[in-house]
Amino acid sequence: MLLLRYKSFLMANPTKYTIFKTKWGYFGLAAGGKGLLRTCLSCPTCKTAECHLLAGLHNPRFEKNLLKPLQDKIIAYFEGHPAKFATPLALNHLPPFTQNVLTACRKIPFGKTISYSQLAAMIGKPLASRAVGNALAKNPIPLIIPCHRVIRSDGSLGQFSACGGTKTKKKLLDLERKC
DNA sequence: GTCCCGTCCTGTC
DNA sequence: GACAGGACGGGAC
Repeated sequence: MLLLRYKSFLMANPTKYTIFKTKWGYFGLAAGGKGLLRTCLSCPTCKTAECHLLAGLHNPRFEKNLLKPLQDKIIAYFEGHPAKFATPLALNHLPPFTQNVLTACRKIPFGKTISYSQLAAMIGKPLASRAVGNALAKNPIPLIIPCHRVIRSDGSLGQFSACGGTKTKKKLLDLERKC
């Protein structure tokens, strides 16, 4: 069902993408008609980033200067400069609960962390921490939606589904704390 | 520190 | 519609 919704969304919104180099490796951005669709975080090679980014996308077209201001912000971010990513996102293909979770997650300030239960409370479902974790696991736009700022209530990191796993999550948090 | 159960959403059949 | 699984929380031991 969800896959069908996602496929029809992609068919209706032909995508453009770009891969660029940052201090942490190659970063990929894919955008559809209504905004940013997907990101791929600090991959070791350009090819890996491309594979992760383009899986399942309909007829993607490479565009070197796609969302250039955002590219510059991301490069600066990995060099240790605080950044706020205000780019419009295309989340319509996701279930409403997931959209709520990801939208609330965007409000977490740079360098701050909150727990899964606090994020659950922000969307009015204080007991849905586990469901919040599920929603974050489906985050197609890591970094821009800062799901790395959501940790467990006992202070441990929890999981991270983007490229690099919990190591990347820890590195991102360390980077933001140093800024 | 570990176990267990409650909670709640999603995906699959 | 039912059921199982999951990036969790919190109490009991």
